[in-house]
Amino acid sequence: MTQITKEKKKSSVSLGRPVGKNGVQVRTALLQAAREQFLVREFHAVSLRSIAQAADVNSAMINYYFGSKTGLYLAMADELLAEFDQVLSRLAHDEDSDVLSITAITNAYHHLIIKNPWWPNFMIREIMFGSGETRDAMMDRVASVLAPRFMRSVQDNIDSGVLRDDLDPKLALVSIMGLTLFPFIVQPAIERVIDANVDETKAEQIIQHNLHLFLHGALAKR
Amino acid sequence: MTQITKEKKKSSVSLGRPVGKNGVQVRTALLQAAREQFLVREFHAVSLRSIAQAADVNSAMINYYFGSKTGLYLAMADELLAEFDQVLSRLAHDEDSDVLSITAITNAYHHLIIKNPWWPNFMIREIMFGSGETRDAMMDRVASVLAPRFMRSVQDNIDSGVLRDDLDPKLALVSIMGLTLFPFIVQPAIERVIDANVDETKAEQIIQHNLHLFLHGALAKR
DNA sequence: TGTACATCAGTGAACGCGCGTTCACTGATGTAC
DNA sequence: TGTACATCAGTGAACGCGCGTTCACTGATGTAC
Repeated sequence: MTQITKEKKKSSVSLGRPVGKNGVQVRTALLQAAREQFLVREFHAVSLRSIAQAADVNSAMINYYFGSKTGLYLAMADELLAEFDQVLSRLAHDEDSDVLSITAITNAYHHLIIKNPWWPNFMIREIMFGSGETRDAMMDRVASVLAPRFMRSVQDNIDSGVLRDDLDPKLALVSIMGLTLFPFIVQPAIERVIDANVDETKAEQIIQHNLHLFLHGALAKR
Repeated sequence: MTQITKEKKKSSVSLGRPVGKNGVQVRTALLQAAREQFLVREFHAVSLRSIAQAADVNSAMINYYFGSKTGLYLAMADELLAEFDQVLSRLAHDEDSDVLSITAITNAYHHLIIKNPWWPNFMIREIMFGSGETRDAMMDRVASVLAPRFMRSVQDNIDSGVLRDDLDPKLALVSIMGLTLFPFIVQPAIERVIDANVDETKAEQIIQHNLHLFLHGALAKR
């Protein structure tokens, strides 16, 4: 009996409650690895084994901490949404008034995306292929936080005579989102077409172009 | 011996070379089913069995006719690209000159998308998550056909003084693509935010809004 | 302080399912005489 | 025209792999005395 136990001890060195490992660290490592892989590849193309390997963690830990693959994905999505929400509300508080200039809000939104390039990808993917919880969560945040704030600004600017009074705030929202998000969504394609890297300088250039285009249009002055 | 053969005949009624089935029909049905499923769900989320079932065809037929799942996907992609190419070149021939008005080309491009709503979805998905062949094929078509044609038009319109001379044709391309494609990419989200269906009337409205915004901007006239 | 023991965080191997793919086989069709 | 046979389009069942998930088990840690 004693001998058998000893034998087992010898043959499996790392069994049992491990030393030094910390549950919080493991969770964090898994979320980080999940983010890196889920943002680049589609849900089904990412395997738990590859996430666990990247996080240097036993793959059973994913179900242990998050219940399931979906659980891990949702946890990662929640974290992303919370981060973005925080940055957004900080953005709102930075301005002193409820009525933001359309330039300020667009500029700020642009820079927000440059600093969080995962956001457009994640949003688009969720809307296009997502199902259930996260998809609804994404659309809710956009519909309840981002969209109203922007549309209110457009309306205010129309009321004060800065913007055309025939401008539809809803359509303007769609336009500004398209102008803003699209370049980041199709970045690889853009780099191919314009034959240049989209670095921060280029991104800044795109911002200024978009803003100017949105305000003044493309026609020559007469 | 004879009896065994007879028994086999009885037990498996539909074995052997089937009557009436036509290879071309089977190929077509599979491509159609593949298109319906691949355009809505991600590659790994679509199973050959479900495609075969939708096409009412033996699932072994996919490997028989297309070699592999990837083969079917590529065949479907080729078909889509060919269709789009054809419509594009017809579009070009409809205009009498090489120099198109920016309004005409944008309008035409918009309507092209309304009639082929799969195009933005497919393109975005390929660029974001595609790998290898189709991704390159997509970007090639855009980079070699669509992009130069549009940029030439912008340049011509700048040269003739219609558009601002500080307009960068490359950035203008990115803008018009963003304005044009984005609403169709995020259609479900838009319907949620603006609280309305995006039917043909609404799409037409978006077109006119985009075109006007692109040309004149959002600022009020002074 | 030292000892005995219950707890439970974490492990590693295995399970079963669904997937893409393969293949031995069937028999209607086309061909030769 | 009728018969014998080779061809090959198409079948259905099975294969093996990788996936998400489960679970019996381990032993470091915390607790009680």
